[in-house]
Amino acid sequence: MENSLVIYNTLTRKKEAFKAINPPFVGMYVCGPTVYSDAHLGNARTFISFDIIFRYLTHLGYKVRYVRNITDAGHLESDADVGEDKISKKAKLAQLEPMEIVQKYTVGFHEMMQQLNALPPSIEPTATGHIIEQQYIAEEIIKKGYAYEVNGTVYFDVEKFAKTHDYTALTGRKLEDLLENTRDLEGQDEKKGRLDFALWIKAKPEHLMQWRSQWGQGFPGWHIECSAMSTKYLGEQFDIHGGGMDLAPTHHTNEIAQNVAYCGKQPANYWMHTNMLTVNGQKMSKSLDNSFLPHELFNGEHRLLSKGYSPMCVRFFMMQTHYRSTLDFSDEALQASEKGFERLMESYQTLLGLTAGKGSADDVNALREKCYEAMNDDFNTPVLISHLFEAVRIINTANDKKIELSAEQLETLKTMYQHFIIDVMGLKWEADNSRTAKVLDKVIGLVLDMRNAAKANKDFVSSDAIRQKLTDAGVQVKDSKEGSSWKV
RNA sequence: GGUCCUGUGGCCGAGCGGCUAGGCAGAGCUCUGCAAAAGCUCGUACAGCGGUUCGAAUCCGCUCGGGACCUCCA
Repeated sequence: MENSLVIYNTLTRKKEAFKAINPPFVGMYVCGPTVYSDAHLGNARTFISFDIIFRYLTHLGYKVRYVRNITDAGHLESDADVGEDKISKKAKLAQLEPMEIVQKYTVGFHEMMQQLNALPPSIEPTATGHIIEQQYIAEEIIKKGYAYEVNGTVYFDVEKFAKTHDYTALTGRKLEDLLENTRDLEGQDEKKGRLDFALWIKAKPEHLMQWRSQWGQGFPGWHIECSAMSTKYLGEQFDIHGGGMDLAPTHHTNEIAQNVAYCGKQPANYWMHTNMLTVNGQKMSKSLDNSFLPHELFNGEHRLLSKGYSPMCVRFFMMQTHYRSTLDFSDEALQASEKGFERLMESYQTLLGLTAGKGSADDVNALREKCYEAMNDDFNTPVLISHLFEAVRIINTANDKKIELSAEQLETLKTMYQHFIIDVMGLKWEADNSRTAKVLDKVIGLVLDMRNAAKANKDFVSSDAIRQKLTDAGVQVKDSKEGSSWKV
Protein backbone atom coordinates (compact mmCIF):
# COMPACT_ATOMS: atom_id res chain seq x y z
CA MET A 1 0.00 0.00 0.00
CA GLU A 2 2.99 2.26 0.44
CA ASN A 3 3.12 4.16 -2.77
CA SER A 4 3.36 7.63 -4.12
CA LEU A 5 0.18 7.62 -6.12
CA VAL A 6 -1.03 11.08 -6.97
CA ILE A 7 -4.45 11.84 -8.39
CA TYR A 8 -5.70 14.98 -10.07
CA ASN A 9 -8.59 16.24 -8.01
CA THR A 10 -11.16 18.37 -9.80
CA LEU A 11 -12.11 19.91 -6.45
CA THR A 12 -8.69 21.44 -5.91
CA ARG A 13 -7.60 21.53 -9.54
CA LYS A 14 -4.29 19.95 -8.77
CA LYS A 15 -2.63 16.64 -8.26
CA GLU A 16 -2.76 15.37 -4.70
CA ALA A 17 -1.18 12.42 -2.94
CA PHE A 18 -3.77 9.69 -2.65
CA LYS A 19 -4.69 8.81 0.90
CA ALA A 20 -7.45 6.31 1.45
CA ILE A 21 -9.87 7.08 4.27
CA ASN A 22 -9.69 3.57 5.64
CA PRO A 23 -6.88 1.63 3.99
CA PRO A 24 -6.61 -0.94 2.55
CA PHE A 25 -10.20 -0.26 1.58
CA VAL A 26 -11.11 2.21 -1.14
CA GLY A 27 -14.59 3.30 -2.10
CA MET A 28 -15.09 4.47 -5.65
CA TYR A 29 -18.33 5.63 -7.22
CA VAL A 30 -18.61 6.25 -10.95
CA CYS A 31 -21.67 7.63 -12.70
CA GLY A 32 -22.81 4.94 -15.08
CA PRO A 33 -24.83 5.05 -18.27
CA THR A 34 -28.41 6.04 -18.83
CA VAL A 35 -29.85 3.01 -20.55
CA TYR A 36 -32.19 4.55 -23.06
CA SER A 37 -30.19 3.91 -26.24
CA ASP A 38 -27.07 2.12 -27.46
CA ALA A 39 -23.91 2.89 -25.57
CA HIS A 40 -21.34 4.55 -27.79
CA LEU A 41 -17.57 4.73 -27.69
CA GLY A 42 -17.58 7.97 -25.73
CA ASN A 43 -19.26 6.09 -22.91
CA ALA A 44 -16.74 3.32 -23.33
CA ARG A 45 -13.81 5.68 -23.00
CA THR A 46 -14.99 6.93 -19.62
CA PHE A 47 -15.63 3.48 -18.26
CA ILE A 48 -12.39 2.09 -19.62
CA SER A 49 -10.53 4.92 -17.92
CA PHE A 50 -12.12 4.00 -14.61
CA ASP A 51 -11.53 0.33 -15.31
CA ILE A 52 -7.80 1.10 -15.47
CA ILE A 53 -8.04 3.08 -12.25
CA PHE A 54 -9.94 0.24 -10.58
CA ARG A 55 -7.40 -2.28 -11.85
CA TYR A 56 -4.37 -0.25 -10.80
CA LEU A 57 -5.68 0.46 -7.30
CA THR A 58 -6.39 -3.25 -6.97
CA HIS A 59 -2.92 -4.06 -8.26
CA LEU A 60 -1.41 -1.80 -5.61
CA GLY A 61 -3.16 -3.93 -3.01
CA TYR A 62 -6.22 -1.85 -2.23
CA LYS A 63 -9.50 -3.59 -1.63
CA VAL A 64 -11.68 -1.50 -3.86
CA ARG A 65 -15.43 -1.38 -3.72
CA TYR A 66 -16.30 -0.02 -7.13
CA VAL A 67 -19.90 1.14 -7.49
CA ARG A 68 -21.20 2.12 -10.89
CA ASN A 69 -24.87 2.79 -11.26
CA ILE A 70 -27.31 2.17 -14.06
CA THR A 71 -29.64 5.10 -14.60
CA ASP A 72 -32.92 3.50 -15.56
CA ALA A 73 -35.30 6.25 -14.48
CA GLY A 74 -35.44 9.85 -13.57
CA HIS A 75 -33.12 11.20 -16.21
CA LEU A 76 -34.80 14.33 -17.48
CA GLU A 77 -34.70 15.59 -21.00
CA SER A 78 -33.86 18.93 -19.48
CA ASP A 79 -32.95 19.87 -15.99
CA ALA A 80 -35.24 22.86 -15.97
CA ASP A 81 -38.08 20.90 -17.43
CA VAL A 82 -40.53 18.96 -15.33
CA GLY A 83 -41.64 16.79 -18.23
CA GLU A 84 -40.93 13.23 -19.08
CA ASP A 85 -37.82 11.29 -18.32
CA LYS A 86 -35.69 9.77 -21.05
CA ILE A 87 -36.59 6.17 -20.46
CA SER A 88 -40.26 6.88 -20.39
CA LYS A 89 -40.14 8.94 -23.55
CA LYS A 90 -38.32 6.23 -25.44
CA ALA A 91 -40.72 3.59 -24.18
CA LYS A 92 -43.69 5.41 -25.59
CA LEU A 93 -42.05 5.79 -28.95
CA ALA A 94 -41.17 2.15 -29.21
CA GLN A 95 -44.43 0.96 -27.70
CA LEU A 96 -42.56 -0.95 -25.12
CA GLU A 97 -42.58 -1.27 -21.40
CA PRO A 98 -39.98 1.04 -19.91
CA MET A 99 -38.25 -1.93 -18.36
CA GLU A 100 -37.93 -3.52 -21.79
CA ILE A 101 -35.91 -0.53 -22.91
CA VAL A 102 -33.85 -0.69 -19.76
CA GLN A 103 -33.24 -4.40 -20.16
CA LYS A 104 -32.26 -4.15 -23.79
CA TYR A 105 -29.72 -1.38 -23.39
CA THR A 106 -28.37 -2.66 -20.11
CA VAL A 107 -27.58 -5.96 -21.77
CA GLY A 108 -26.04 -4.10 -24.72
CA PHE A 109 -23.92 -2.01 -22.41
CA HIS A 110 -22.65 -5.05 -20.55
CA GLU A 111 -21.81 -6.79 -23.80
CA MET A 112 -19.77 -3.84 -24.95
CA MET A 113 -17.89 -3.58 -21.67
CA GLN A 114 -17.19 -7.28 -21.74
CA GLN A 115 -15.86 -7.11 -25.27
CA LEU A 116 -13.60 -4.30 -24.18
CA ASN A 117 -12.44 -6.46 -21.29
CA ALA A 118 -13.60 -4.11 -18.56
CA LEU A 119 -14.03 -5.73 -15.18
CA PRO A 120 -17.55 -5.57 -13.80
CA PRO A 121 -17.97 -3.17 -10.87
CA SER A 122 -18.39 -4.55 -7.38
CA ILE A 123 -21.93 -3.23 -7.21
CA GLU A 124 -24.07 -2.01 -10.09
CA PRO A 125 -27.17 -0.52 -8.50
CA THR A 126 -30.13 0.84 -10.43
CA ALA A 127 -32.12 3.99 -9.82
CA THR A 128 -35.44 2.15 -9.91
CA GLY A 129 -34.16 -0.20 -7.24
CA HIS A 130 -33.58 2.70 -4.88
CA ILE A 131 -36.74 4.77 -5.02
CA ILE A 132 -37.26 4.57 -1.27
CA GLU A 133 -33.73 5.72 -0.56
CA GLN A 134 -34.13 8.65 -2.92
CA GLN A 135 -37.40 9.68 -1.36
CA TYR A 136 -35.80 9.50 2.06
CA ILE A 137 -32.94 11.81 1.12
CA ALA A 138 -35.34 14.26 -0.52
CA GLU A 139 -37.42 14.27 2.64
CA GLU A 140 -34.36 14.84 4.82
CA ILE A 141 -33.23 17.73 2.64
CA ILE A 142 -36.65 19.31 3.03
CA LYS A 143 -36.33 18.90 6.80
CA LYS A 144 -32.94 20.58 6.72
CA GLY A 145 -34.57 23.46 4.91
CA TYR A 146 -32.79 23.18 1.59
CA ALA A 147 -35.67 21.85 -0.46
CA TYR A 148 -39.34 22.69 -0.83
CA GLU A 149 -42.38 21.08 -2.39
CA VAL A 150 -44.64 22.69 -4.96
CA ASN A 151 -47.61 20.82 -6.39
CA GLY A 152 -46.10 17.40 -5.87
CA THR A 153 -42.62 18.30 -7.10
CA VAL A 154 -39.69 18.76 -4.74
CA TYR A 155 -37.04 21.32 -5.62
CA PHE A 156 -33.60 21.92 -4.19
CA ASP A 157 -33.16 25.53 -3.12
CA VAL A 158 -29.82 26.37 -4.70
CA GLU A 159 -29.63 30.01 -3.71
CA LYS A 160 -30.36 29.29 -0.09
CA PHE A 161 -27.75 26.55 -0.08
CA ALA A 162 -25.23 28.83 -1.75
CA LYS A 163 -25.55 31.41 1.02
CA THR A 164 -23.85 29.15 3.50
CA HIS A 165 -22.05 26.66 1.25
CA ASP A 166 -19.78 26.67 -1.73
CA TYR A 167 -22.24 25.50 -4.36
CA THR A 168 -19.84 25.89 -7.30
CA ALA A 169 -16.84 24.29 -5.58
CA LEU A 170 -16.34 21.74 -8.32
CA THR A 171 -16.18 24.09 -11.27
CA GLY A 172 -15.11 27.32 -9.66
CA ARG A 173 -17.79 29.24 -11.49
CA LYS A 174 -19.44 32.26 -10.02
CA LEU A 175 -22.99 31.83 -8.85
CA GLU A 176 -23.90 35.23 -10.27
CA ASP A 177 -22.71 34.14 -13.71
CA LEU A 178 -24.77 30.99 -13.49
CA LEU A 179 -27.80 32.97 -12.51
CA GLU A 180 -27.32 35.41 -15.34
CA ASN A 181 -26.79 32.78 -17.94
CA THR A 182 -29.52 30.38 -17.05
CA ARG A 183 -32.20 30.54 -19.65
CA ASP A 184 -35.86 30.86 -19.01
CA LEU A 185 -37.54 27.61 -19.78
CA GLU A 186 -41.00 26.27 -19.42
CA GLY A 187 -41.98 24.91 -16.07
CA GLN A 188 -39.80 27.40 -14.28
CA ASP A 189 -42.60 29.31 -12.71
CA GLU A 190 -43.01 26.71 -9.97
CA LYS A 191 -39.45 27.10 -8.83
CA LYS A 192 -38.30 29.77 -6.43
CA GLY A 193 -34.94 30.18 -8.05
CA ARG A 194 -33.90 29.62 -11.60
CA LEU A 195 -31.04 27.30 -10.59
CA ASP A 196 -33.26 25.10 -8.46
CA PHE A 197 -33.44 21.51 -9.61
CA ALA A 198 -35.88 18.71 -8.90
CA LEU A 199 -35.34 15.97 -6.34
CA TRP A 200 -38.72 14.45 -6.97
CA ILE A 201 -41.04 15.15 -9.90
CA LYS A 202 -44.78 14.94 -10.02
CA ALA A 203 -45.92 12.50 -12.68
CA LYS A 204 -48.72 13.18 -15.09
CA PRO A 205 -51.30 10.39 -15.16
CA GLU A 206 -50.07 9.08 -18.51
CA HIS A 207 -46.47 8.97 -17.36
CA LEU A 208 -45.31 5.37 -17.56
CA MET A 209 -42.80 5.23 -14.74
CA GLN A 210 -44.18 6.53 -11.50
CA TRP A 211 -44.12 5.67 -7.85
CA ARG A 212 -46.14 6.60 -4.83
CA SER A 213 -44.62 9.12 -2.46
CA GLN A 214 -45.62 11.44 0.33
CA TRP A 215 -45.86 14.14 -2.36
CA GLY A 216 -48.14 12.09 -4.59
CA GLN A 217 -47.39 10.01 -7.68
CA GLY A 218 -44.04 10.87 -9.19
CA PHE A 219 -40.53 9.85 -10.11
CA PRO A 220 -37.06 10.82 -8.87
CA GLY A 221 -34.87 13.60 -10.25
CA TRP A 222 -31.69 12.64 -11.98
CA HIS A 223 -29.07 13.78 -9.47
CA ILE A 224 -30.65 12.27 -6.40
CA GLU A 225 -30.01 8.67 -7.41
CA CYS A 226 -26.25 9.03 -7.15
CA SER A 227 -26.49 10.66 -3.75
CA ALA A 228 -28.75 7.87 -2.56
CA MET A 229 -26.75 4.97 -3.94
CA SER A 230 -23.27 6.25 -3.14
CA THR A 231 -24.34 6.93 0.44
CA LYS A 232 -25.98 3.54 0.75
CA TYR A 233 -23.06 1.47 -0.52
CA LEU A 234 -20.01 3.60 0.28
CA GLY A 235 -21.13 5.72 3.18
CA GLU A 236 -21.49 9.45 3.61
CA GLN A 237 -17.86 9.95 2.75
CA PHE A 238 -15.77 7.82 0.46
CA ASP A 239 -12.55 8.09 -1.51
CA ILE A 240 -13.14 8.60 -5.21
CA HIS A 241 -16.06 9.83 -7.23
CA GLY A 242 -15.76 9.81 -10.98
CA GLY A 243 -17.53 10.44 -14.20
CA GLY A 244 -17.26 12.18 -17.52
CA MET A 245 -16.20 15.81 -17.55
CA ASP A 246 -19.56 16.88 -18.89
CA LEU A 247 -21.15 15.82 -15.63
CA ALA A 248 -19.13 18.14 -13.42
CA PRO A 249 -20.94 21.48 -13.84
CA THR A 250 -24.48 20.26 -13.37
CA HIS A 251 -24.86 16.69 -12.23
CA HIS A 252 -21.93 16.49 -9.85
CA THR A 253 -22.35 20.04 -8.60
CA ASN A 254 -25.94 19.25 -7.68
CA GLU A 255 -25.00 15.89 -6.28
CA ILE A 256 -22.52 17.48 -3.92
CA ALA A 257 -25.09 20.07 -2.87
CA GLN A 258 -27.58 17.31 -2.09
CA ASN A 259 -25.11 15.33 -0.04
CA VAL A 260 -23.92 18.33 1.91
CA ALA A 261 -27.49 19.47 2.55
CA TYR A 262 -28.44 15.95 3.60
CA CYS A 263 -25.60 15.07 5.94
CA GLY A 264 -23.27 18.04 6.03
CA LYS A 265 -20.45 16.18 4.33
CA GLN A 266 -18.69 16.34 1.00
CA PRO A 267 -19.30 12.87 -0.40
CA ALA A 268 -15.89 12.19 -1.94
CA ASN A 269 -12.32 13.25 -1.24
CA TYR A 270 -11.17 12.94 -4.82
CA TRP A 271 -13.31 13.92 -7.78
CA MET A 272 -12.00 12.53 -11.02
CA HIS A 273 -13.25 13.53 -14.45
CA THR A 274 -12.41 11.92 -17.73
CA ASN A 275 -12.20 14.00 -20.85
CA MET A 276 -14.35 13.63 -23.92
CA LEU A 277 -13.82 11.55 -26.99
CA THR A 278 -14.05 13.59 -30.15
CA VAL A 279 -14.62 12.78 -33.78
CA ASN A 280 -13.20 15.25 -36.24
CA GLY A 281 -12.62 17.59 -33.35
CA GLN A 282 -16.17 17.43 -32.03
CA LYS A 283 -17.49 15.65 -29.01
CA MET A 284 -18.95 12.26 -29.79
CA SER A 285 -22.49 12.61 -28.72
CA LYS A 286 -25.82 11.04 -29.32
CA SER A 287 -27.28 14.40 -30.18
CA LEU A 288 -24.58 15.22 -32.75
CA ASP A 289 -25.05 12.06 -34.79
CA ASN A 290 -21.35 11.31 -34.94
CA SER A 291 -21.44 8.34 -32.61
CA PHE A 292 -19.70 5.09 -33.16
CA LEU A 293 -21.51 2.07 -31.95
CA PRO A 294 -19.23 -0.70 -30.73
CA HIS A 295 -20.13 -3.13 -33.47
CA GLU A 296 -19.62 -0.50 -36.17
CA LEU A 297 -16.11 0.02 -34.92
CA PHE A 298 -15.33 -3.65 -34.50
CA ASN A 299 -16.54 -4.68 -37.94
CA GLY A 300 -15.66 -1.47 -39.76
CA GLU A 301 -19.17 -0.70 -40.92
CA HIS A 302 -19.02 3.04 -40.52
CA ARG A 303 -18.57 5.75 -43.09
CA LEU A 304 -15.53 7.14 -41.26
CA LEU A 305 -13.68 3.81 -41.09
CA SER A 306 -11.66 1.93 -43.68
CA LYS A 307 -11.74 -1.31 -41.71
CA GLY A 308 -12.71 -2.84 -38.41
CA TYR A 309 -10.63 -2.63 -35.25
CA SER A 310 -10.63 -5.26 -32.56
CA PRO A 311 -11.86 -4.41 -29.08
CA MET A 312 -8.37 -4.80 -27.64
CA CYS A 313 -6.92 -2.52 -30.28
CA VAL A 314 -9.51 0.08 -29.37
CA ARG A 315 -8.69 -0.31 -25.71
CA PHE A 316 -4.99 0.13 -26.42
CA PHE A 317 -5.74 3.14 -28.61
CA MET A 318 -7.61 4.81 -25.78
CA MET A 319 -4.76 4.21 -23.37
CA GLN A 320 -2.31 5.98 -25.61
CA THR A 321 -4.00 9.19 -24.53
CA HIS A 322 -4.18 10.35 -20.93
CA TYR A 323 -7.67 10.19 -19.46
CA ARG A 324 -7.79 13.93 -18.86
CA SER A 325 -6.99 14.83 -22.46
CA THR A 326 -9.49 14.79 -25.26
CA LEU A 327 -9.00 11.85 -27.56
CA ASP A 328 -9.70 12.45 -31.20
CA PHE A 329 -10.98 9.46 -33.06
CA SER A 330 -9.72 8.90 -36.57
CA ASP A 331 -9.16 6.00 -38.87
CA GLU A 332 -5.53 6.95 -39.32
CA ALA A 333 -4.81 7.13 -35.60
CA LEU A 334 -6.56 3.81 -35.07
CA GLN A 335 -4.44 2.16 -37.74
CA ALA A 336 -1.25 3.45 -36.17
CA SER A 337 -2.35 2.10 -32.81
CA GLU A 338 -3.20 -1.26 -34.25
CA LYS A 339 0.34 -1.72 -35.53
CA GLY A 340 1.82 -0.68 -32.23
CA PHE A 341 -0.53 -2.90 -30.30
CA GLU A 342 0.37 -5.91 -32.41
CA ARG A 343 4.06 -5.26 -31.97
CA LEU A 344 3.62 -5.05 -28.22
CA MET A 345 1.62 -8.26 -28.00
CA GLU A 346 3.96 -10.13 -30.33
CA SER A 347 6.86 -9.17 -28.12
CA TYR A 348 5.01 -10.84 -25.25
CA GLN A 349 4.91 -14.05 -27.25
CA THR A 350 8.59 -13.60 -28.05
CA LEU A 351 9.41 -12.97 -24.40
CA LEU A 352 7.79 -16.23 -23.31
CA GLY A 353 9.96 -18.11 -25.81
CA LEU A 354 13.29 -16.58 -24.78
CA THR A 355 15.88 -18.66 -22.96
CA ALA A 356 18.09 -17.29 -20.24
CA GLY A 357 21.70 -16.37 -20.94
CA LYS A 358 24.49 -14.26 -19.52
CA GLY A 359 22.52 -11.12 -18.98
CA SER A 360 22.64 -7.73 -20.64
CA ALA A 361 23.42 -4.22 -19.53
CA ASP A 362 19.77 -3.21 -19.76
CA ASP A 363 18.39 -2.24 -16.39
CA VAL A 364 15.02 -3.93 -16.50
CA ASN A 365 14.41 -3.28 -12.82
CA ALA A 366 14.69 0.44 -13.42
CA LEU A 367 12.34 0.06 -16.34
CA ARG A 368 9.77 -1.65 -14.17
CA GLU A 369 10.11 1.16 -11.63
CA LYS A 370 9.43 3.67 -14.36
CA CYS A 371 6.22 1.86 -15.18
CA TYR A 372 5.09 2.34 -11.59
CA GLU A 373 6.15 5.96 -11.64
CA ALA A 374 4.06 6.55 -14.74
CA MET A 375 0.95 4.97 -13.26
CA ASN A 376 1.50 6.66 -9.91
CA ASP A 377 1.47 9.98 -11.70
CA ASP A 378 -2.28 10.23 -12.10
CA PHE A 379 -2.57 6.99 -14.07
CA ASN A 380 -0.41 8.11 -16.98
CA THR A 381 -0.93 5.22 -19.37
CA PRO A 382 0.71 6.89 -22.41
CA VAL A 383 3.97 7.16 -20.51
CA LEU A 384 3.54 3.61 -19.23
CA ILE A 385 3.20 2.44 -22.80
CA SER A 386 6.32 4.30 -23.87
CA HIS A 387 8.28 2.38 -21.22
CA LEU A 388 6.77 -0.88 -22.36
CA PHE A 389 8.04 -0.20 -25.86
CA GLU A 390 11.50 0.12 -24.39
CA ALA A 391 10.99 -3.42 -23.14
CA VAL A 392 9.81 -4.46 -26.59
CA ARG A 393 13.11 -3.27 -28.00
CA ILE A 394 15.12 -5.21 -25.43
CA ILE A 395 13.10 -8.36 -25.99
CA ASN A 396 13.41 -8.21 -29.77
CA THR A 397 17.11 -7.52 -29.57
CA ALA A 398 17.50 -10.58 -27.38
CA ASN A 399 15.40 -12.54 -29.82
CA ASP A 400 17.80 -11.50 -32.59
CA LYS A 401 20.60 -12.97 -30.45
CA LYS A 402 22.31 -9.61 -30.24
CA ILE A 403 22.10 -9.64 -26.45
CA GLU A 404 21.37 -12.25 -23.83
CA LEU A 405 19.04 -11.78 -20.92
CA SER A 406 19.66 -13.42 -17.56
CA ALA A 407 17.04 -15.56 -15.87
CA GLU A 408 16.39 -12.70 -13.43
CA GLN A 409 15.99 -10.21 -16.23
CA LEU A 410 13.57 -12.47 -18.05
CA GLU A 411 11.61 -13.00 -14.86
CA THR A 412 11.40 -9.26 -14.25
CA LEU A 413 10.20 -8.65 -17.79
CA LYS A 414 7.62 -11.40 -17.57
CA THR A 415 6.29 -10.05 -14.29
CA MET A 416 6.26 -6.55 -15.71
CA TYR A 417 4.33 -7.66 -18.77
CA GLN A 418 1.84 -9.65 -16.77
CA HIS A 419 1.27 -6.84 -14.29
CA PHE A 420 1.05 -3.91 -16.63
CA ILE A 421 -0.25 -5.32 -19.90
CA ILE A 422 -2.64 -7.95 -18.60
CA ASP A 423 -3.56 -6.90 -15.06
CA VAL A 424 -3.48 -3.10 -15.19
CA MET A 425 -4.17 -2.21 -18.80
CA GLY A 426 -6.50 -5.15 -19.18
CA LEU A 427 -5.24 -6.15 -22.61
CA LYS A 428 -5.50 -9.75 -23.64
CA TRP A 429 -4.72 -12.07 -26.47
CA GLU A 430 -7.36 -12.23 -29.08
CA ALA A 431 -6.73 -15.86 -29.81
CA ASP A 432 -8.98 -17.52 -32.29
CA ASN A 433 -9.66 -20.99 -30.93
CA SER A 434 -12.31 -21.89 -33.46
CA ARG A 435 -12.17 -25.19 -35.30
CA THR A 436 -11.49 -23.48 -38.61
CA ALA A 437 -8.58 -21.63 -37.04
CA LYS A 438 -7.06 -24.92 -35.95
CA VAL A 439 -7.53 -26.39 -39.38
CA LEU A 440 -6.03 -23.27 -40.96
CA ASP A 441 -3.00 -23.62 -38.71
CA LYS A 442 -2.35 -27.14 -39.99
CA VAL A 443 -3.03 -26.24 -43.60
CA ILE A 444 -0.62 -23.32 -43.61
CA GLY A 445 1.93 -25.43 -41.78
CA LEU A 446 1.66 -27.90 -44.62
CA VAL A 447 2.09 -25.21 -47.26
CA LEU A 448 5.13 -23.82 -45.46
CA ASP A 449 6.65 -27.30 -45.31
CA MET A 450 6.31 -27.56 -49.07
CA ARG A 451 7.82 -24.12 -49.50
CA ASN A 452 10.75 -25.01 -47.26
CA ALA A 453 11.33 -28.14 -49.30
CA ALA A 454 11.53 -25.96 -52.41
CA LYS A 455 13.90 -23.60 -50.62
CA ALA A 456 16.12 -26.49 -49.61
CA ASN A 457 16.37 -27.40 -53.30
CA LYS A 458 17.20 -23.76 -54.10
CA ASP A 459 13.99 -23.62 -56.06
CA PHE A 460 13.37 -20.00 -55.11
CA VAL A 461 10.97 -19.46 -57.98
CA SER A 462 8.55 -21.92 -56.39
CA SER A 463 9.16 -20.82 -52.82
CA ASP A 464 8.68 -17.16 -53.68
CA ALA A 465 5.53 -17.96 -55.64
CA ILE A 466 4.09 -19.80 -52.64
CA ARG A 467 4.98 -16.90 -50.38
CA GLN A 468 3.43 -14.41 -52.77
CA LYS A 469 0.20 -16.40 -52.95
CA LEU A 470 0.08 -16.55 -49.16
CA THR A 471 0.72 -12.82 -48.93
CA ASP A 472 -2.09 -12.20 -51.38
CA ALA A 473 -4.33 -14.32 -49.19
CA GLY A 474 -3.43 -12.17 -46.19
CA VAL A 475 -0.87 -14.45 -44.60
CA GLN A 476 2.46 -12.89 -43.70
CA VAL A 477 5.42 -15.27 -43.81
CA LYS A 478 8.51 -14.73 -41.65
CA ASP A 479 11.66 -16.77 -42.19
CA SER A 480 14.29 -17.25 -39.54
CA LYS A 481 17.09 -19.66 -38.78
CA GLU A 482 14.71 -21.80 -36.79
CA GLY A 483 12.20 -22.04 -39.60
CA SER A 484 9.25 -20.15 -40.96
CA SER A 485 6.40 -18.63 -39.04
CA TRP A 486 3.26 -16.86 -40.16
CA LYS A 487 0.51 -14.59 -39.05
CA VAL A 488 -2.69 -13.28 -40.52
C1' G B 1 -22.20 36.76 -24.67
C1' G B 2 -20.11 34.44 -19.92
C1' U B 3 -16.77 30.64 -17.65
C1' C B 4 -12.92 27.30 -18.61
C1' C B 5 -9.58 24.15 -21.37
C1' U B 6 -6.35 23.79 -25.46
C1' G B 7 -2.72 24.68 -30.06
C1' U B 8 3.83 19.99 -29.95
C1' G B 9 7.84 17.27 -35.89
C1' G B 10 3.87 14.09 -42.06
C1' C B 11 -0.10 11.85 -38.40
C1' C B 12 -1.41 10.36 -33.20
C1' G B 13 0.35 11.71 -28.53
C1' A B 14 3.53 12.52 -23.56
C1' G B 15 5.92 16.55 -21.28
C1' C B 16 4.21 21.42 -17.19
C1' G B 17 11.53 25.87 -16.07
C1' G B 18 17.51 23.12 -17.73
C1' C B 19 18.29 16.31 -19.07
C1' U B 20 16.49 12.11 -26.64
C1' A B 21 9.04 10.50 -24.34
C1' G B 22 6.72 6.85 -27.22
C1' G B 23 3.80 4.90 -31.36
C1' C B 24 2.64 5.15 -36.71
C1' A B 25 4.39 6.76 -41.46
C1' G B 26 9.08 8.06 -44.38
C1' A B 27 14.66 7.60 -45.61
C1' G B 28 19.35 4.92 -45.03
C1' C B 29 21.93 0.69 -42.97
C1' U B 30 22.49 -4.51 -40.73
C1' C B 31 20.68 -9.55 -41.03
C1' U B 32 18.59 -12.73 -45.06
C1' G B 33 18.99 -16.44 -51.57
C1' C B 34 15.22 -12.48 -52.04
C1' A B 35 11.39 -10.65 -49.01
C1' A B 36 9.00 -10.05 -44.41
C1' A B 37 10.06 -9.43 -39.37
C1' A B 38 13.59 -7.41 -36.07
C1' G B 39 17.58 -4.03 -34.69
C1' C B 40 20.45 0.55 -35.58
C1' U B 41 20.66 5.63 -37.53
C1' C B 42 18.06 10.05 -39.32
C1' G B 43 14.15 14.41 -39.52
C1' U B 44 15.89 18.13 -35.20
C1' A B 45 8.89 19.89 -33.42
C1' C B 46 6.75 22.94 -29.80
C1' A B 47 0.61 28.63 -33.37
C1' G B 48 2.55 34.01 -33.65
C1' C B 49 4.59 38.31 -31.10
C1' G B 50 6.44 40.38 -26.71
C1' G B 51 8.02 39.71 -21.45
C1' U B 52 10.11 37.18 -16.77
C1' U B 53 14.67 34.13 -16.13
C1' C B 54 21.53 32.53 -16.31
C1' G B 55 18.08 29.30 -19.06
C1' A B 56 11.02 28.40 -21.54
C1' A B 57 7.49 23.87 -25.48
C1' U B 58 7.02 24.40 -20.08
C1' C B 59 5.71 30.85 -16.27
C1' C B 60 3.18 35.95 -17.64
C1' G B 61 0.71 39.25 -21.38
C1' C B 62 -1.37 40.11 -26.11
C1' U B 63 -2.91 38.20 -31.06
C1' C B 64 -4.79 34.25 -34.04
C1' G B 65 -6.74 29.15 -34.30
C1' G B 66 -9.52 24.68 -31.94
C1' G B 67 -12.74 22.72 -28.18
C1' A B 68 -15.95 22.14 -23.73
C1' C B 69 -19.64 23.90 -20.46
C1' C B 70 -23.55 27.54 -19.59
C1' U B 71 -29.53 22.98 -22.34
C1' C B 72 -29.97 16.06 -22.12
C1' C B 73 -25.08 13.82 -22.72
C1' A B 74 -19.58 9.70 -20.33
